[in-house]
Amino acid sequence: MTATEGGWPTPVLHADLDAFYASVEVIKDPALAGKPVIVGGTSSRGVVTSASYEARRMGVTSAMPTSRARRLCPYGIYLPPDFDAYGRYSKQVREVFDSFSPVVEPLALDEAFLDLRGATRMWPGPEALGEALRREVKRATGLVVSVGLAPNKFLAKLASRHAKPDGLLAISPDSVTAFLHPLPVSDLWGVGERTAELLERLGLRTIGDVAAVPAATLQRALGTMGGQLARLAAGSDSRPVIADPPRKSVGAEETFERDLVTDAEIAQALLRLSDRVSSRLRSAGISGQTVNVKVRFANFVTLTRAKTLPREVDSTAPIFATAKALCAKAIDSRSTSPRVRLLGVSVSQLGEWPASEQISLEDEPRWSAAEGALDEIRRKFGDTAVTLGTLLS
DNA sequence: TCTGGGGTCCTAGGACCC
DNA sequence: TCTGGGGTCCTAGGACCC
Repeated sequence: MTATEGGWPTPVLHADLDAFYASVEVIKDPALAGKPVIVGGTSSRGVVTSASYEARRMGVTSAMPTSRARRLCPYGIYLPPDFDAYGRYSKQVREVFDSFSPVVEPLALDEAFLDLRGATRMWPGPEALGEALRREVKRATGLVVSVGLAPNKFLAKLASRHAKPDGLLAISPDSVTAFLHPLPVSDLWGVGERTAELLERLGLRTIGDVAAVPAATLQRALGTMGGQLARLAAGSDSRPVIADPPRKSVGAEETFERDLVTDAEIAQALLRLSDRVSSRLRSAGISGQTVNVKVRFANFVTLTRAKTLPREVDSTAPIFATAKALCAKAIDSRSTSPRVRLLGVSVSQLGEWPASEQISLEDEPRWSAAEGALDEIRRKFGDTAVTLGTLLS
């Protein structure tokens, strides 16, 4: 917080598209305008990903099970997500952001931070820039974006949330405390259900309550997180806006309509997930060295297993072979016969090159063994005679 | 009410090396 | 013969975010 621009020390802008997925669906089909549109999993185990404001008025919120949303809003329009379309709109919005600042850090398809140092020189102040950005996103895409402006990331994000829908809120440096201290602790970044309960037990309900406790006391009670919360509650957050931080993992997971019970079903699902992950790695031109598997059982107990390979991979066969062995290990650690609700495969320890450029001759026997296992699955796909046991042999 | 799918970050213990 | 401490990597689990 050194340079001063229009009275602001290095302003940060947080832009957040209103009801993004639902809004894209309305643009795709204008007949949906003004109706309760709900995007999310349409299966019996799905949850709501995005709800139009009309649907929110009926009590529908994101992350709510779709089954519950249907009871609250029986005449809603329920749509499965169309990520290709959301990706295209997100890219268009990103182009607008890029025209306002050279430093844009996306957080998701529908939100980003912009570092405005320097950028506000061409505007009377941050608010004028923010309003221009909102107009330009609307003009270029038809989408509504809310904007928060503040001296740091944490406050900018809080501001955009309070600006919704279709608004802009600036928190100037001298209004930080008055804005922040009456808010509940759950508005602090990193405070979810668990930590909120913990703070409640300490008698801390508002951010002002947290700010009144000495940082050392918080640190004793909550470790590293305590120090973090003390800083946020004081309105300070020194994390810089980072232009396009590198990805750390690529994964795919699936909750099944009915729990999987046979080895063959499990193997098929792992193959599908491994293939999804590898094709996304290859289309990004990257590879990874650690394969992770997640298994969630019918009772919601969730296990993870990981293995770091001798070198980076980006093809289905080695990912699948590793995932299969890890999954067997996870399932074997349970005494009861498995009813598998969810499987996930992900690759981490990413390198910025395709694996094909790193492979050496000595890998050949190992990978051809993995390819052999893959061929076997493919031949017997759908054949219940295939078991994890035979695949592992 | 019955719990998605994409991620990030933190902690803690054990292995291993010096 | 018995025992050290620091550093790094790996694994598992958990909280959190959108």
